[in-house]
Parts: sequence; C-alpha cells; structure tokens
Amino acid sequence: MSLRHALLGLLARGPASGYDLMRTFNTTLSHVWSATQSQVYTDLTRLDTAGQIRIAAEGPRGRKTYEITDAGRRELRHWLLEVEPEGPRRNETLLRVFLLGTVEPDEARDFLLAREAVARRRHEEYVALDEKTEWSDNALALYGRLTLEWGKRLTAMHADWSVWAVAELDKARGKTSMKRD
Amino acid sequence: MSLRHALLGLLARGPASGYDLMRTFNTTLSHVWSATQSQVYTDLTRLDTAGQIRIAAEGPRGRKTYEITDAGRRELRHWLLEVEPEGPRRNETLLRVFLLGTVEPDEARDFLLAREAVARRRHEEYVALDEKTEWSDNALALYGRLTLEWGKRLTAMHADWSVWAVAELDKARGKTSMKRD
DNA sequence: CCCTCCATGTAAGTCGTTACATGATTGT
DNA sequence: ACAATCATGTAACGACTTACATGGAGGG
Repeated sequence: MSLRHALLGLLARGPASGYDLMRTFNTTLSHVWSATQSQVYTDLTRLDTAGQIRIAAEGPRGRKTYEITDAGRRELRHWLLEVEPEGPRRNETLLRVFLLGTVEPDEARDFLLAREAVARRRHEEYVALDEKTEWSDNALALYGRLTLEWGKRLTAMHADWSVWAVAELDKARGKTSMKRD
Repeated sequence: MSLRHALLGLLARGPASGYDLMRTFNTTLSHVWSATQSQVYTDLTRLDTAGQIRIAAEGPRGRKTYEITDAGRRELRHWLLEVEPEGPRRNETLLRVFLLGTVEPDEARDFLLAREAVARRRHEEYVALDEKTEWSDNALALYGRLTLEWGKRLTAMHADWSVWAVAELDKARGKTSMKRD
C-alpha cells in the first residue's frame, strides 16, 4: 500500500514523470523504499484513476509529467500523520542468525564476519555520500540528512554488533578471541 | 521465498506441527520473520510435496508433526551459507521521515518524538525479555541471545537518533531546543 | 455444557518481481 | 550509424494478507 504514498510524497515536492520517480527509487530511496519500474507505472495509473494525481503535461517520447491533486495531498497527510507506521516485520539476516545453530560454529563465525564486512562497506558509502553532498538549508535537505544519518547509525551499529557477536560465539566455544587485529 | 527456509530452519531443530511453528512466528520470531497461519500451512504442504520435509507422526485433532528430510537439510544449508542475504529494501518509518518536509515543522517534530517513544518502549521490552530469560549455554540459546541483542541495539539507536533528529529540526528552525526534560 | 485452545485448511485479493515488448531522442 | 538513455506499458508468476470455514480435545 505504501508505494502509492511514496509516490504521492515525491509528487508533493513537485511534478515528475514515472521515469523521474523510478530513478529516485533506484538511487536516493533505494535503501528506504525500493520499487521496480513496472510497479511505479502501474501505481501511477491507479493514483490517476483515483484522482490523487493528474497529468500536468505531456512531453517528447510519450513523457507524462504528473502532479499531485488536493485529494492526493489529503491522503498523503492522513497517512503521514494519522496512520501508525509499521515496524519492519522481516529481517532476512537476523533470521539467518537465529538459525545459525544448524551449521558448524566455524561456519557461523564466517557468516558473522561477512556481515561485519558488509556493514562497514555500507557505512563507508553513507559517510562518503554525506560528505560529498552539499546540504542546502531548506526543509527537503534537512529530512534527507536525517534519513542518511539513520543509515550511518544503523550500519555502525550492525558492524559493532557483529564484532560483539563473534566474541560471544568464541566465548561460548571456550576459546579466546585472538583473531581480530 | 524465505518463509520456506525459516520453516526448514525451525524443523532442523526438531519436529513440530504447523500450529507449533505458527506460534513461534507470532512470538519468538515476530520481529524477525513474521508469518500468518495461512501461509505456514500452505508452505508446509509445499515443502512436503518438494520432499524437503515429511510427516513424522499424526496426533489428535488432525495434528501432523513434520520433520526435516536430508534434502531439506541440504537446501537449508545452501540458503544459509551460500546465498547472500538481502538487506531490508523498505522501511516505512524512514520513508515518512524522508517525506516529512510536506507537513508543518511542528507536526514533523511530534512525529519524531512519537518514534522516540515507540523505540524506548520496544527497547524496554527487549531488556525485560533478556533479563527474564534463563539463557542455557547451548547453541540454540546463543543465537537467540545474539538476535535479541541486535534488537536491543537497534531500538537504542533508534531512540538516540530520534533525539538527535528533533534537535536538528529545532536547530534548522533557529529555535533552541528547550522542550525536553 | 461451554469456553478456550488446539489444529488445519481454502479462496479471494493485493503487492511485488521478472520478463517481455516497444519505440523516441540525444550525443558521439 | 550506433549506442546510451529516455520513456511507457503489459503479462505471468510468486509472496503475503484477510477472511472464511470447520471441527476436536481438555478443563472448569
């Protein structure tokens, strides 16, 4: 249900085409709310039919620029402020951690070390993105910055947790952890 | 695709019925991998058809106790160690943060404060669960403990981030944050 | 006897992904 | 000319949710 709200939210910031929106989902929003090209176009059609967006202009190559309507703004506002957000109900990595007892401790250890590496890599990416971005002081930039900071903190937490988890695993095996550094 | 693997993973730890598994998803695993009753039963049938689990015993009230087969163990192991886990591609709360520029700053502020409250409440729940649980020293308990610790760290991070975010918002409004405490 | 919990299943519908299909425009 | 990018759409399938439907067993 939320891709529609994401589309409304992006269109609330200004008119855009399906192609523009699709690129936003594949870049800026890729770790926040991902969507396929296919889904973007079908949901735009549905929002149009529902009267929450409308075609503002048509350009070359069949380009359709959409804009949000008043009904769309009302729906967006309602969803944003009056509907309780749902926390994530699934985390594939965490599921695997929970099931790690079904493989050998050495294999579990490698798995955890791989998680640490992935988390550090993503953390570096976020830091680099933060540094290279010139954050203007408008509201748009502010909330983008808050979102990115969340990613930085999440990945830092994940890396720290992985290190701790490997240590706990080693402890449980009655073996001192002397592999790091 | 992963509910099947979750089922295999749980059955790798010992035989269980659909009802048993369903309860695990609604309790222990509710923040890790949630599933509805409906889905558990349909996927158990599919795993049975695929030869990855089999009916070990039938009990009263039509109860079917399933057990994992060798083919099932192979598939579980393959998924666990050879398939790269996918990071979460969607975070509804974060999507809303990103779109918070479309409402008034006061409303955005309330939204962030509400996130902090939710994060603190869940953190307390995890801490309480950790304290009341008697962690035996087998492998099963170890990985459950690692998972719970992740939840504790995530919720702590989330609460801290919320406080920071409110401060950033206040800063951007050129107004000193004197509302907290 | 009745309520709660145990226990399983099906049907309809939504959401999301992958693959297919097509074509215009711009830059080199 | 050719490649890359812009630009939109549909079809098939898989994952997941909600609702419907049924009934046995055990405890008070």
